[in-house]
Amino acid sequence: MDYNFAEIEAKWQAYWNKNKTFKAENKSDKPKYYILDMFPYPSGAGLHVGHPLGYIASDIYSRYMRLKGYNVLHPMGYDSFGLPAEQYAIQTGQHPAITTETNIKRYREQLDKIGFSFDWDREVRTSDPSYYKWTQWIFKQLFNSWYNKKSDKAEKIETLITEFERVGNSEVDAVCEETPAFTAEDWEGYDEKRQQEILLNYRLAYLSDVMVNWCPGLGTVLANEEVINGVSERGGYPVERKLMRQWSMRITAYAERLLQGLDKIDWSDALKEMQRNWIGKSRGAEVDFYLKDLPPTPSQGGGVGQHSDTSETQEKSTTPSYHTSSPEKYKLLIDKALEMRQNPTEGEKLMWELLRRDASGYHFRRQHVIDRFIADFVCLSKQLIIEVDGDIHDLQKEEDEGRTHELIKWGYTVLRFRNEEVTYNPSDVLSKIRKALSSLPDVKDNNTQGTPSPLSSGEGSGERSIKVFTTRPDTIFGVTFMVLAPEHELVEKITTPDRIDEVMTYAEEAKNRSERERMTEVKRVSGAFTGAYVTHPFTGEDIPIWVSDYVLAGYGTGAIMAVPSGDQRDWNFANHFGIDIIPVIDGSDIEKEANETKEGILINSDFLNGLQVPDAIKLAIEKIEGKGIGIGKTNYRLRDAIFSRQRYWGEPFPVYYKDGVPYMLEDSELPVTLPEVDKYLPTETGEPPLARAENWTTKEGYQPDYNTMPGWAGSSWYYLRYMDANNEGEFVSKEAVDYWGQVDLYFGGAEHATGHLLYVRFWTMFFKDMGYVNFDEPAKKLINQGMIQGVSSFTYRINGTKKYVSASLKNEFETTPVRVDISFVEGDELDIKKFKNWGPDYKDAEFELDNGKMFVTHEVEKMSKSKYNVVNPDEIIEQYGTDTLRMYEMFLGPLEQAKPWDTKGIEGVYRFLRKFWKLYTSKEAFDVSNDEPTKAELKVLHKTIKKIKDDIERMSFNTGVSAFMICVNELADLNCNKRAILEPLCVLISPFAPHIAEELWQQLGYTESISYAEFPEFKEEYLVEDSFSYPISFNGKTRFNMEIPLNIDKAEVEKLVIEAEQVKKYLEGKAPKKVIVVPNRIVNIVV
RNA sequence: GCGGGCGUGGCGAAAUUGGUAGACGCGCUAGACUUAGGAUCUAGUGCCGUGAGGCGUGGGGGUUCGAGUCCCUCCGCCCGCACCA
Repeated sequence: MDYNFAEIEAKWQAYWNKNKTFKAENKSDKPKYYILDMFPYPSGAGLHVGHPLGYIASDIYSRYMRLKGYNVLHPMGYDSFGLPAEQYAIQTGQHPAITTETNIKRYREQLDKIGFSFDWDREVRTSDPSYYKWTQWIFKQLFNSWYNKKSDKAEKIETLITEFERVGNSEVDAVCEETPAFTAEDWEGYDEKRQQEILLNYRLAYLSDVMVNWCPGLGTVLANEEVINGVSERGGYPVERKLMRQWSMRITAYAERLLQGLDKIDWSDALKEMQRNWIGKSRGAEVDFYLKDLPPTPSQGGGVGQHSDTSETQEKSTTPSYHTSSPEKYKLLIDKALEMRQNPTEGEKLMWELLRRDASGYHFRRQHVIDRFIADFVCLSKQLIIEVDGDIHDLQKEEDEGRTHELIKWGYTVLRFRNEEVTYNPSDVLSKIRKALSSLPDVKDNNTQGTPSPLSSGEGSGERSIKVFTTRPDTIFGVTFMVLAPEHELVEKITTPDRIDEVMTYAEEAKNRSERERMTEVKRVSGAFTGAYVTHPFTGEDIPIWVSDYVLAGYGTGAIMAVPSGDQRDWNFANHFGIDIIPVIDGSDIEKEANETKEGILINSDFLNGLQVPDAIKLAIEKIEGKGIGIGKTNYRLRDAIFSRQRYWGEPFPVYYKDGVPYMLEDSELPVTLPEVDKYLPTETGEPPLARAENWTTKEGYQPDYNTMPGWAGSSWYYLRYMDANNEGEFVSKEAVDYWGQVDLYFGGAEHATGHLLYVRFWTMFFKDMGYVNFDEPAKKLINQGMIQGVSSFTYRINGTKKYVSASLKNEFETTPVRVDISFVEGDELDIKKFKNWGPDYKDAEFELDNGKMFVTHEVEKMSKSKYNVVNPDEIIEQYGTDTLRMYEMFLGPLEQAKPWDTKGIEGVYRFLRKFWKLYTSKEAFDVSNDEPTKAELKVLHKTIKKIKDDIERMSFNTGVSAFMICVNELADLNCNKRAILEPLCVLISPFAPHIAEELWQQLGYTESISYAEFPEFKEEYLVEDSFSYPISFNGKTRFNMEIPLNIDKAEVEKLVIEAEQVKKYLEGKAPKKVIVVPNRIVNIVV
């Protein structure tokens, strides 16, 4: 009886479909297991043999887990919003929904042919309104949330509003944009618009003006990970920097949790490392370097209470703000302030009593944080600061003066009393305070009007200092210059008039140079001197300030303290421009290069001298903090994720604008469906395609958002939707998500390491904070299947002619390689006829053959239509059947490894399956005997059971297939056709080759699908032997084998071996030095 | 440059804990059956050598009775990040 795979496979695929064999229920007596594949984007090209690799592996595992008695959830769907359908729409005018529908249909047909055990009743499509309704709903939840650093989780925006109404934002510790300080009274006084603008600074989904990767070629903004080497990932168009008002996701709020969470999940080290790098945590310090030779500030002259007549821009930059966007720093200060509040000095205690009891009607705060200082007592409405100094302040006189100076600059009045004054002369102190209060103007109104918008608040450090971030504060004595990024806002302000032309020209050039150019010019050293200096905080030396493009505006503060002896880039710069290099680590040879190691003892570094680097870092931070010029800080490379795309084929935002401020629609108004447009291109005025829709709006009378969401929106939560795919009332029900929980096993490509796999973790953590799920990682275990590559073929054309030469002769001519479709190639030989028929360009081709043959060369590349190296699974299935395809893909090599597709080897697997079939059949019919199996047959079976179980569990499917081959070879040798062997074997192979297994199972007399049979139990007893063939080795070299009983001890084995004839031959009469016996393994004789 | 991974026959690869290197498959060689074979079956197949034997897991060194596996060092390839202070 022949193995008719075509008939068998069609039969069982129809059966599974009709009987919904793989339908999963949301409750069961069995334990649950959730196996997920990354869902595909349904492209027009269909599946190639590389796509199903991961699906086959996950399907084997799913089927295995069903046999092991689990309730398995194994769904599939489509990530069906995306660029290609839209690009196609631009070219042809066909609606992306139609293209997508067609492609999905084709995908489904191809998937069905491979025989996957998906529960198709749970299919999701991100582009379906019933799905993206909930993507929009999730966006709303993010909009209506903020990140509270105190509770270290996201909270509803209402809790923030309550806090604002209670005390303003001074005590709020949030991850947010820089926002000027306001009190509860201020908040109450703000109008709706102002309040909404402030809230926008805190929301997890927020609108702001950001520098984006603008891709004119695609007409849209791209995320960082969609930009590869300065060009777009899709299409390879150039990308430029542009300031645009965009939605962003505050993923940075989760930076630390995303980092820490990696330790809890079983993902590959390579992938975790990629995420760690992407998050890019670095510890160090943020330090202020004060500018030298500042012109005197007007406010200093008059002493008390004068406000400078500075212009609006200056006002902006001199307004002190609470650095709530530097949460660590702020938190540290707040903690310190709290501690000080709890441990007041005598004087402070008395002063607080005075101020609290005083009937002047002014509200004072104690130990209040202002910018980077903690003021003892502050009256905000009068901007009056009262400081009480103990004796220690005599030692810090200089520092106190610097601090007072700065506070005055910001418009504060500082009154300073000594401890004794307060203790012995309280009434005198009080009257001084009253006098000051009455002479000061009320600044409340000034405050609300003076700062135009909370969005435009400047850096708190104003013009007086330049803030830098460094991971090596210990090297501060090696600082010989400072560098600003060309985009740094202070460049223009600080540059001296004689240099302004040069510097601004340089900065403009650097800014306009594309990302790509900047990248390819990595090695080029360039820069310009501003003519300005900062003063070194410890040595007091003048430090020149330069501008250079090797400092990035987007990281840290956009400015660095340059330590040429400790940083190679600084060293290059210093050498190029002839700047001093001071070694600060003992033993550094700074002649040739910088010493970037974090080892050694500090020299030339005042109080740090003699310390090891780690200790020096600690002490340096302490000193910097003590001086009030900086603070220990952790920086992350991770940026907030831009969430707007200027495209048509994506989720519309559930948003409308009132007075320029975004508002969310009601849940009942969702989904906002995509409107029809005449063309899928931007409008003439450069607005996104949605702006073309006639009279389209999300809310009557208001402007909608014309952007759509990025591709990762829908894919960041689809794993939850599968749990409850048809729920119309919720994105997922609590019961469903509590039942299925985390994905137990997730299969997908490593190319999503810093995209999808980061975002899905981010959203999951957010859902956890909101209480929607009770886990904070989406997937416990992740397997990255390797890519199956294509083997491209090339022929060679003689330049300037239509003549092609055999690859063996290509060096004899001036030739250009030409890709040829691999279907024209058999082995190394080109089929000339097929090649000529390829198209008009090749019709008249001439050939220079080598011995009558036209050879080609091969190259392993990504499998892609454009490289003419695609192998379609349909063709393979047509020829060999899908059970062969499935097993062959697994047999190709380790799952996680990239490997080229090579169709040659498939014959071996096909032969194996036919051999397998033959075990169960005779020439004419199905033929299985009910005789008792022999010991040898049972041994083969149980050896295989053990091996297959182990191999599946450690995802070693290639060795699993080989174990089946060995098993079948051995059973064939034994002429075994016993039911007792073949029945369990059939179950064993069913995850790999389900169709043939189902057919044989039925022939064996079963009426139920094999999918829910029981995985055979391994019994050790069948493998037990009473002797073992020991390899006998001399000095580690194996010479021969010796059958030795297993029930004797080591000494007896040794005796048996030494006395053996063959051993004597090798000993040549000498006595062995030592004999090592490893039971059940080896005997080694040392001669 | 930094981080991760890898390097084993003609090819894809095995060797799970330091214990017989090359399982299994492709390819190749010879043979059988045969009108024929690109079907099937049998035998062989790491390299050198007629043989005994020797050599062999990128190179060099080390630890060990014993190393593909552990350590040091160098070389090569792949992937990711890339002026991240």
